[in-house]
Order: sequence, then structure tokens, then C-alpha cells
Amino acid sequence: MSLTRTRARRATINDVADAAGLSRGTVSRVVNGEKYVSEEARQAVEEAIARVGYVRNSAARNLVTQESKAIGLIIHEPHSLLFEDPNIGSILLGANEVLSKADYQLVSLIIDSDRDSRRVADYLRGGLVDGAVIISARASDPIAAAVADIGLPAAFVGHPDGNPDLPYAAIDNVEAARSITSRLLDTGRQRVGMIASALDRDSGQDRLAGFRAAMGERFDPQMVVEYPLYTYAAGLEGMQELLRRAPGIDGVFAASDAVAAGAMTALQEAGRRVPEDVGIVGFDDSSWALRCRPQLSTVRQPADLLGSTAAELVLAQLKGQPSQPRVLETAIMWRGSA
Amino acid sequence: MSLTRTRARRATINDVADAAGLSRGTVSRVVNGEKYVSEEARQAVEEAIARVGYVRNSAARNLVTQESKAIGLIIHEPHSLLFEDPNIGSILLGANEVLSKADYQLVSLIIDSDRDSRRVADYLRGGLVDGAVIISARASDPIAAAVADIGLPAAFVGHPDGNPDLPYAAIDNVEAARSITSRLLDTGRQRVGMIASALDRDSGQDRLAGFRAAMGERFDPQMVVEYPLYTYAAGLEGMQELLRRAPGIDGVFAASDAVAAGAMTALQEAGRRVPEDVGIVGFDDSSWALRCRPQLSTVRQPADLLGSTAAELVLAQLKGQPSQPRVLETAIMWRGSA
DNA sequence: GATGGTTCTGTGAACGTTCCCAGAATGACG
DNA sequence: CGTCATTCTGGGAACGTTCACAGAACCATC
Repeated sequence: MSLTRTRARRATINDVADAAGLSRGTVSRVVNGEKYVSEEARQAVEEAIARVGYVRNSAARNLVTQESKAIGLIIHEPHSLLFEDPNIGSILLGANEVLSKADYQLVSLIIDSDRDSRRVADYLRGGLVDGAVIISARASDPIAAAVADIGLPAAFVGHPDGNPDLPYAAIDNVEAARSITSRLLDTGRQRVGMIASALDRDSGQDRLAGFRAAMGERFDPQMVVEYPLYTYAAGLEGMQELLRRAPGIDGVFAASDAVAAGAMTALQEAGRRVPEDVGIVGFDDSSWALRCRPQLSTVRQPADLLGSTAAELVLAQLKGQPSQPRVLETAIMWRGSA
Repeated sequence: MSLTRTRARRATINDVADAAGLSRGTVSRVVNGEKYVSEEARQAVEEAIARVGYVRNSAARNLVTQESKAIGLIIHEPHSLLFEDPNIGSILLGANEVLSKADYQLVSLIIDSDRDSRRVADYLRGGLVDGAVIISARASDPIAAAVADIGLPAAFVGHPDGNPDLPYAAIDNVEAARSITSRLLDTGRQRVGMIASALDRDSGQDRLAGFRAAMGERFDPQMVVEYPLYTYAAGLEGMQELLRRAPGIDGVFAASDAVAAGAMTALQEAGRRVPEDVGIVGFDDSSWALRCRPQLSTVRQPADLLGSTAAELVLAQLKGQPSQPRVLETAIMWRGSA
């Protein structure tokens, strides 16, 4: 079997007009569902469209209307997180739902190299999208700067420092982390540590800050280990390191559920019982949480809402409305792990 | 803080030409890096571009060149799988790498509703992409039909039945499933069952067929439970059901690693030791496999290669080369779970 | 100094739409 | 039967590029 596909010359609106014995203008009106076209003409055009196999050329349309009805979603994640972090999928789906209802097409653009970064910037600049949602930006992200530079309506998911003054949808990571750490302390834990991650991101920084705030005077830098990514592997190694540093540890705040899952495995392999010997709490309430045994006590963050809210912020700008940053509520899900 | 962003009228190539005291044509040549432009002119143009803040309008360019330098990747997954299946991320990244090198932009389009389906079809038809990679198509997928209908160069990841005659990048699921099941039987297991999933997909069907082939006369329909999705939850419930049906079960083939992970949890909660009492094998060799305790024996499928190969198949068609379906190698990773 | 090849620049035409305006046809009303 | 509004249709202009071609300028060669 050999498959070679060639694209035939595509029928244009003029071909349809000729076939229907009507004019360009009328065909355009039918295609766009405008009023002021007779039933007779409508049928003739529709029949002609089917006959010549017409499909509208979006480039031509975008050129004259000066809009694309598409919104870009920029995924700028380190390689491995695209597989591990269930939040990304939720954000994507949340954004898609809102945009879909507003008849916008969501186009996701991955940045995985410097070359991607340049190409995506060109794509955004070129007018192929009317706006952008930027997820997982780091501090001073070059793409965010490019977006602001061209004045493209945009919104962040999260609230990274050092970035241009764009609206964002975020949660209060500091407060949420402070809160769940306090709750962990309230169970009577005496020696509590943290596995911190992603300190190049606002979420990573803020969760550490919240932990520190909750610990107050009891905060001990030695009881914090740091890893670059929110991964299971970080949790596994981080917990082993904490056990080495402080064998008497009896509580752990993991910076994400994936990290907590890794930590739980490490504890169990080390013969510690959860939660009897060591209490452990996570962050995200992602699919990891219910998968752990015991199930994870964690902070619920509404990932899908973050996506949909960011999308709404972009749509608002498109309508010329002012759009305010929005901070969404989190909740503590207390389960069996602490 | 109130952020309202409005887009100013964008500078065109003519504005640059005026500012540089040169013509449209020369500016175009500079922008596209063509030869036959004097050093003097080049500098004048570049300076003018910076001064007026020019960025090329892609719609106009696409219109005249009749190409977009973009490839669509269509993700048509049930909601939950976007979060659970690490293969999707690998496929995405694999495709992105190949396309990026060829200077194509990968744009991912999610289909999560019928409305999405129509909009995405319009997007593909409109000339906004030069080709498409379709992942996770079900039998007789409407999008696949639409793609074939307009003659858009395209390729599948996987090889679903009842779809148009497009090239694909796939693995031999039947043979791989047969092979790992045989290997499981070789460890001396007497009562072996399967947790089958996604029977609406070629992969799901084929893995079941491979299991059946390996079991031969020992195949017992009662020892197969079926679930719609490759999820942890399916594994959890499926294993419980199998234990109910056949308490003496001593081997399980789970249709994916996520399913196997769920099954392992169910077994351990039921007090069965893995692999002593029950041997368990999975499929994918995704990040789940190393995360299980004991680690999972499974079939390694090169998800990133599937993505990059499918991308190559599309690029080949774009160059007018014939493109043949490609079946990639799998390997058995034998670890501790069986 | 004529010839011929480079190198460089300017411009008309085309890509396929939508938008807008002009005008035709139709119908309602006095 | 004239007037005016409403409904419908056609076609010129514009969107911002690239492409092909023509011609100018320059240099080398005979």
C-alpha cells in the first residue's frame, strides 16, 4: 500500500457563485448565515457548495476580519511534568469548555526548546490567535514578555513574579500551605519537615513560604529538602533524605500530591506507618490523592476552574471589558494520611 | 488594578517600506531572509521594522503562499484519560520534536464535545494547518473521515478499524499482548485472568485478542472483565471483580500500566502477595510501572516514537513522498510483579 | 565601448474572503 | 398610482502579504 495524498485546487467562493448562478456576496451571506437572502437563493447556494465541495478559506477570512476566533494556550512545562501533573489536563479542559461555548477554538502550543519558544512567539504575533492563556510560566518568562509586548489579550494561570502586568487566575498558595501545615501540626506532630519543589515557580515559592509561616519559631531549614520538579521521584528521594537527616521525623508537607505519593512509598519502604508514625499531607487534590494508601490529606485546588477563569479573563478583554485578577478558593481535604 | 488591553492598528509592510524609504518588495525580501538585498538596504529595513514595531501578518502570508507551516494534532480522548495516560504527553512531545526541527508549528486541538468536533473540523478544513496527526481515534472516527474527505495530509497514531486509508504509526498490540501473557504463563501460573479496557479502540481489542491467543484452550471468558477506560479505577474494580469470580486466580494481565497499578492495590488490600500469590503484568511501560511496588513487568511501547513517526509520515506526504504505515517494535520489561 | 552577466530594487497582480454601497424588486399604504 | 420602507442581490474595494517580471546599476570581459 502506498498512500500519496495531493491536495486538489480548492473551490473558492467564486466557483460556488458561478455554479449557483449567483454572486459572491450572496454566497458569503449564506455561508455566514446572515439574513436578507431568499430561501430560493439559499438552497441554490447550499446545493452548489455541496456540488463543488467548497470549504471556506480561513486565512482569507482572518485577513479581512482581522480576527481568528482562536485562543492560544501556551504550555511551557519541563518535559517530565507533561506526563505526571494531572493539573495540566484539567486546566486545558476547563479553558476549552469556556472557549468552546464562546465559539473560540483553543489551540495548545507546547514549548519544549528555545526554537519552540521563538516559533510560538511568531505564531502568537502573527495574528493566528486573538488571545492567549499562559500556564506554568516561570518568573520573567520570555513568552509572557513577548505577549505583553504585542499587546495580545492574555491571562496567566498562576501569578509568577517579574512578569508583565497581565490579569491572572490563581490560588493563594501561601495561605493554603500555611493552613494545611497548621492542621498537620494540630494532630500533635513534633518534628515536621517539608519536601519543597519547583522553587523557580510562584507556586513552589509560595508553598514553602506558607510552610515557614505555619512553623513560626519551630521552622528549621534542615527539615526542608528542595527538588526542581513536582514529581513522584522527588518525593521518593526527598523523603529518604529527610529520614536520613531526621530519623525522628513525624510529619511531612509535600509540595504536591505526586511528591506526597513518592514520599509515602519511601516511608512505607522504610518501615514507617502512615499516619501512625508519620503524618503526611500533599497539595492539589489530584488523582494521586485517592490512589494513595492511606488516602492523602491535601489541599484541593480547582484546576479546571483556573483554566476556565483564565479563559474568561481573555474573553473579557476581547470584549473590551476590564479584567481583574481572580483568586480562587481552596479547601482542605482531610483523609487518612495525617 | 484594572487591566484593559487594546490592540493598536498594526504596522504593515508598507509602513516599514515608507519608514525605510524602500519598497514593499525589498522589505519582504529582508523579512524572509532572501538573497539579492544590499547590506545598506537590509540595515535600513531592520531599523525601520524596529522603529514602527512591525510583525508579519500570518493570515496574509498564508493566503498567498497557500500553506501555514502548522500541523494539527487532534486529541480525542475521554475526559479522564487526559490526566491519567502518560502516553499522550510522550506522543505530543515526540511529534513536536520532529515538527519543530522541520520548522513546523504543532497545534494541539482537543475534542471534548460534539461542538468541538465540528469546530475542529472547520479549523482543519480552513487551511490553518497543512496536515494532521490523529491520536486516539476510535473506530470510524468522524474527524478522521473529515480529514480524509478534504484530502488533508494526515497520519494516525494507532490503527483503528473502519477509518479511511491513511498511513499510521502503530505497534503490534496482538503480538505484544500474546507475548507477555505467554511469559506470565511460563512462570507456572494456572489460573490467569485479564482486565480488558477500551474495547472501542484498536489497542483495547488487540490486547484482548493477544491474551486469548496466548491462552489457547485455557481461555475462559469468565476470567476476563471489561472496562471502558485505561484507568487506575478500572484496575481497582476489575481486580476485585476477578477475585470474586475466581478466588484462586494466580495471574493477571492488565490492559495498561494504570490498570495494573489499580489491580495491584486491590490485590494487596485483599491480602494477596505480588508476585508470590498472584503475578501481574501490564502494558505501556509508562511512569506507572516503576512506581508500583513491586515494579511492574510490562510491555514497553515507544510512545514518543509513535508521535515522531506519525509526524514524519505527515511531513513525507507534504513533500509528495509516498508514506507507508509503520509498525514499531515493542519489548518486554520483566521486573518484580510477575 | 559594446556585450553580457550579476546584483539589486520597484511594482502590478494575485491569494479568497468580507464589507459596504448602490440599486432592483417587492409589498404596504395613503 | 405614487411613495416609501423592506428585502434581496451584485460588485468594487480592501485586508497584507508573496511572487514574477521588468528594469536599473554595476562590474568584468572581449
